[in-house]
Amino acid sequence: MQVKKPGQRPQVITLKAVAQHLGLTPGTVSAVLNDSPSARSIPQETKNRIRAAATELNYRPNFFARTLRNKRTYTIGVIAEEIGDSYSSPIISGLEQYLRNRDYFFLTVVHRHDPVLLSRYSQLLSERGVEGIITVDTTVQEAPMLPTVAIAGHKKLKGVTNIVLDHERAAVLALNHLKELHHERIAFMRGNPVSSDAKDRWDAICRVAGQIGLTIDPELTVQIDTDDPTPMLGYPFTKQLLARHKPFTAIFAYNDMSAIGAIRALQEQGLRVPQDVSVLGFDDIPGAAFHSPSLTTVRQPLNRMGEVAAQTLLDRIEGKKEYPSEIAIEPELVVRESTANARGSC
Amino acid sequence: MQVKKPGQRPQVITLKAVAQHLGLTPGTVSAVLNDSPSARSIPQETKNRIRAAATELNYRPNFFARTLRNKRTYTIGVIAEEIGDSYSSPIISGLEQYLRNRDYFFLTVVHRHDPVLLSRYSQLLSERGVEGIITVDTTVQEAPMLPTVAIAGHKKLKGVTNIVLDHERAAVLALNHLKELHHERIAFMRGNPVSSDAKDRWDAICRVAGQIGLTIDPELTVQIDTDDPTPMLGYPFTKQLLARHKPFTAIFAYNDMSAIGAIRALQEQGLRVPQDVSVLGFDDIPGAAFHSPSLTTVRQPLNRMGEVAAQTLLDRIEGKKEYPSEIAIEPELVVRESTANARGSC
DNA sequence: GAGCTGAATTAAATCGATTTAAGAGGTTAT
DNA sequence: ATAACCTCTTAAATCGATTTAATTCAGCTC
Repeated sequence: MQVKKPGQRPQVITLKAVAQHLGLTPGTVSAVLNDSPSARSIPQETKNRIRAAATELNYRPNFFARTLRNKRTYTIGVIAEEIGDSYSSPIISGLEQYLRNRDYFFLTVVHRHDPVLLSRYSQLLSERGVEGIITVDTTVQEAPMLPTVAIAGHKKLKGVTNIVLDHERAAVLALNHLKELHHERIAFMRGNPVSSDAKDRWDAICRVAGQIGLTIDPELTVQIDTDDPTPMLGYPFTKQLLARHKPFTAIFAYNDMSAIGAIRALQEQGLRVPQDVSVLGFDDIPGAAFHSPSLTTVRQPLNRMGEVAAQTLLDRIEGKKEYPSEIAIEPELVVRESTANARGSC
Repeated sequence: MQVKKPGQRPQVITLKAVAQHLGLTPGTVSAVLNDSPSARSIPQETKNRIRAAATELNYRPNFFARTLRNKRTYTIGVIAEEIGDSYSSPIISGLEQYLRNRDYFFLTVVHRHDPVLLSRYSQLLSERGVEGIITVDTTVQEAPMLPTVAIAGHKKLKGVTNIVLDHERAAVLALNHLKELHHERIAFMRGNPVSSDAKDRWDAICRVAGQIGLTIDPELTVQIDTDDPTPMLGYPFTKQLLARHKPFTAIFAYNDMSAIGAIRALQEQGLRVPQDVSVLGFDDIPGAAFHSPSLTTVRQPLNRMGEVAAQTLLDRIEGKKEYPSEIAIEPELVVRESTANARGSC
């Protein structure tokens, strides 16, 4: 039901109106305002008149009419797992920043791990004319029709550029740090498989552990299988771990949220962090530096990952033929208070 | 520059194509598919044929052609101060949830307190055909052309519905809690004026303090004048406060982020929270429960505020004539570990 | 002065869907 | 038998901009 408040959008100035005002044709005005090749032979004098009139009347071309002809929408679609958590939101903020600078808009949809929504959404977005898609922490299953950039995407697909953290490097940074602190019995938290980084991060950890001579004890490994944006992500699994009564001196959590949950679980058990157990996080979320103890963590430059994704996608949309199937982003180890020298067992 | 990858969007099926396939006219097919009144006299048999063909050919009406006629975009604009922080992102998540259920999309722009962008953005969004606008933590200055809902908006304007927390109630909850714990020398952090809640929250605190017999000491009041999404929002101002050497037993921070920063500053000074100083936050961000000490805070149901905003706006867009100029949301006091009985001075 | 060239502009087709006025063909009432 | 009325369908206008083909009018040449 069309609701038209009277006087809401005052008389809209169309191209025709501008042309009439000038005693010219819409075609002429259009040509001039778009600097199209057919405006070649129009004298400067007329061009000036047209431009002046457009400004004076505050002419704004109708976006939909224009799109109908041109097939350009300057809009991209963002498909995220969630938008309100500390992982996705800085990424989206980064995206936004870059897109707006290049005068693109974006439509956001959130699937919250519902596989049905996921496929329907890319359909819907494409009906809305998005020229490309950026996914965030979302597993793309089949080669998409539109140019796509997948943040934390790990499946190699035609037409998709994956923006991934260099997990190998992250593992090296993290494990070497723990090794230098003489930790040998290290507990690990594996991410929920719905988190698209979970597998790669774990594989990298296993590989690097082997290389630097650390053994991973399955009994000191817990698998996260909930999907919570709060530290509850780590709390119960650390309890689980403690219940096994297998001593360890450090935990490498799946991310900062789960690290914070882990610390709480440890403290409730009377264990001090880092004196008794060191805790290592991942991500470096805004709160990490101010938690007490502040978190030692592997920083993912989330904001920047968003920017890089946006840039890669726009370059492709605007004509770049060749595109990388993967762009690796360098992590960084941020040493704070939650890790310390291994003291003894616990 | 239009880039058309061959075979990217395969042959698009237009209304004309469907009509041709059936040996009918676009007009007929359109009427049937839209159940328009002019399809009254079309026999059921034909209607079935048309619907079947549309499904079979997977016909998808062109959104832009349709919008050009109908003037409906089923899109709204979201103007936020930021999108990556713990205040805005749950709100936007709530918005998204509601909008998607009613089949609306949204375009997001972030102004990061740049007043020039702010006015340009509402212009741009309206050119993109948004049917209404939701602002988040953004001060709207003049009555907008489009139906608008302002989350944490405080200026009464024609055409705008403000979604506000009941700050009076929040102040009652918070101050009574502190009073019951026998706190008398309470320090306060005033929010940065760019935060649209800052003034109202402060005014409510002053009013309520008077009512329940608490005095607010200007020397125990600090004004936040930075705009940081991290706990750095509170840290330096607490240092400032401590430098005044004026004793106090509790701090009511501007929000959880600043509360966390405050705790850190206190701890560095050798003060224990809550034994020496109680700290009261605001918002109840995801990390609040897991900070150590966990934060006592006034919860704002951010997610829900997003939902309410979306609902209010869509109802208006879809024809509701009368709309409230303000909707108050009830806060809730969440008591955790960061507040305790007042011990003595510090 | 017929023909040509080029500058300046216009008319008309197009994008894809919606909507209104207008037929065509058949049946019923007067 | 002619108007009056249905029923079913179509043609054409419209939304607002872009683009291609066509047109007008100078000025110039031979």
